[in-house]
Amino acid sequence: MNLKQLAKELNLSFSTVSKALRDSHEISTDTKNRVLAKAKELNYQVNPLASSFRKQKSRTIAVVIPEVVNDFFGPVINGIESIAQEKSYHVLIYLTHEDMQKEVAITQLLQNGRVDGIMMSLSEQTSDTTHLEALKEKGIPLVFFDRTVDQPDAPKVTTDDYNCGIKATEHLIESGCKQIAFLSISQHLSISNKRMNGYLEALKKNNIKPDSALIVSCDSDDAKNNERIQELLKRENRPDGIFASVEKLAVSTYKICEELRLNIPKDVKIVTFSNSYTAAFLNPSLTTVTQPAYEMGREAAAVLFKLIEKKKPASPIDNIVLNSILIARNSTKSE
Amino acid sequence: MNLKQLAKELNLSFSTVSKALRDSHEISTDTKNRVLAKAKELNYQVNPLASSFRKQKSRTIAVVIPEVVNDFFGPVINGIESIAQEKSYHVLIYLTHEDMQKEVAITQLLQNGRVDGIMMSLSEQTSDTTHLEALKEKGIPLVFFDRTVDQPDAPKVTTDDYNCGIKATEHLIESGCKQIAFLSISQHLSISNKRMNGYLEALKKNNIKPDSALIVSCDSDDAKNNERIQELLKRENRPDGIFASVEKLAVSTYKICEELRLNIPKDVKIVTFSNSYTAAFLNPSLTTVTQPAYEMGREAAAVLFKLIEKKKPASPIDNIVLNSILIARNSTKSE
DNA sequence: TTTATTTACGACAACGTTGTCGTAGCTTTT
DNA sequence: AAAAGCTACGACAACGTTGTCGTAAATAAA
Repeated sequence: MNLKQLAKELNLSFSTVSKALRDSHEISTDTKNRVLAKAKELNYQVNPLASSFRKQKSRTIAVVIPEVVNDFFGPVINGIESIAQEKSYHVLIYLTHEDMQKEVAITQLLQNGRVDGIMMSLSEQTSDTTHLEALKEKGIPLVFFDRTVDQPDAPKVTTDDYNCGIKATEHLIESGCKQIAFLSISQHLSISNKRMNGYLEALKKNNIKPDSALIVSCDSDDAKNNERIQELLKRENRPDGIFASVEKLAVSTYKICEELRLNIPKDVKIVTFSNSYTAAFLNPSLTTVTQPAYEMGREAAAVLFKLIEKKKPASPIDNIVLNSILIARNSTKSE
Repeated sequence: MNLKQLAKELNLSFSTVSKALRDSHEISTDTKNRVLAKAKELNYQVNPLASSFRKQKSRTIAVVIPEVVNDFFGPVINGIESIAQEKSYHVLIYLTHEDMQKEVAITQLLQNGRVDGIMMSLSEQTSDTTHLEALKEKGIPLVFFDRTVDQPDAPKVTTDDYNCGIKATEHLIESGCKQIAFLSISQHLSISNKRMNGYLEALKKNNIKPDSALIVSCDSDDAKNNERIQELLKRENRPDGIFASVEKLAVSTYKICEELRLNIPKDVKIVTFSNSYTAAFLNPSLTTVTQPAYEMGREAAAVLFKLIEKKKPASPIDNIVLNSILIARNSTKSE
């Protein structure tokens, strides 16, 4: 069932029918009603492939993220999808698996009109950004969220990672920690660095001398990360507080503490960024900095659609910073 | 940059260029190389909108699921996406939010060639299946996974929910439970029913008389679910074992036990279906039946691509059942 | 040499829709 | 009553690609 057939049924030209369906002012109300009725009767729907092609608009956006096995990106997708559904857009999903090569390949795919806009959260590995510049040059609306980058200049939706880095660290200090370690997840990652800078700033404010030996650089190699954390906790003067930049490092630390028979929070206190709702039920319950993931998805999608619809270049106003919250639980309880 | 411009640069007709790019046997190797080189030089990429339209193939599949805020669907998407990436297909994602009306609306959207195939896991509410029959009638390749339905007849990828229902229940019995409650998540949902039937079978095998008062019908209303579970645990002869059909009900039970000062596992033992990797770190660590979510995504995607590529009607062989595993932890420990 | 066959390319017509333009018939203005 | 404008529709040309068909030139078979 296509326009031509529908037009034949109605004894109208197919261009009239097309216009009637799109509520053009050129068509009389009578005709419009006739067409609409018939279209419904015959269950006519426009061919989206033809329509997209003709208009060179796909009504589709791409979401490029590292993973979904994670309590953060799940709700983010939820938020994005909810806005997309309101706008009757479609959502393509691409996973980089924290691999920059895949990220490059994916951006390559998205350069030819397949999508009307792109939302990205960068992989841990992403250092070079020429593939992102290429998107920008092609004029494809682009929004970064959470894991952002300075260049190219595109709207960003983030949380107050720096401030929360300070808050989390000061929370450990207030709980009595003297030697606080920071578990970083990537040198390249904006969020990891911002959280670390917050950590460093908090130490400074509280006259604690930063110790580079207490900054552990982790990455996507879980086995290696475990070794690194183990090494940290086996030291003679091991830290009495740990600030993990991402949840998986905190959970690894839990496991290692169990193995080393270190008591949390007595021997070592732990705080982490996390969106897991089970944090409250861990043993002991885990103090977290929790990001408003769903809202972040919604905000980022809203910004993207503003870009798509208004064709306005990204205004600086569109750099949105949302507030995360620190939820103190037993993993940082002072005796 | 399109075919015509590329052809002009090469002094060839655009149909020759098109064929060369698709490695047609009609074109000489020399010409092919020339074309390929020039295409690379000028960074030519086919217009996916035009190509899809012409071929009436979108190289896109849709994944329709209830939610992503969940440790099950995350890895499933991961699995699906990994196969799609291998086949260079694109993945659209649609969330029903456990709402049948949305599910119907989404299936409506997918009927006009926007996607070459669909993978679905049904919403809790889905009782009527005419919208699914409609997809089937349109001849769109369709695969169900996890939350399936008998009609229409389409390939299904599931886990051995019935057997695991037995296993989980017998595990509670072996741990000393005499009164085992089952927390159902939906009357309509295949997985919930299969798990319950396993539960009932296990009771029968062990000569325990099933008690309908011990079967609690939960749904997507979390507040109501809490009330129901509370009511269950406040009874005079409260159960000493609880088998939750989904993780969120188990976590709710944890919370309620804490409030009611019931000790897990002493007063009540708990087992649940769950894919959360934090289950091991809960207080107490939670005994789970864990589904192979990633593999499920991969298997289901593989079946869908078989359907798409071979155009073979679904053979009964394509009903794949994967095995979940029971991981015994402290929530079911007998003293 | 003549006739088939193959090779390598070009011409061209779709695919279904959208938007521009043309126009017949009517209404309003001068 | 002639000129101008408006209303409601149809004709038609795109959009960029793909696949079918036609056909010179080269090669092979007769």
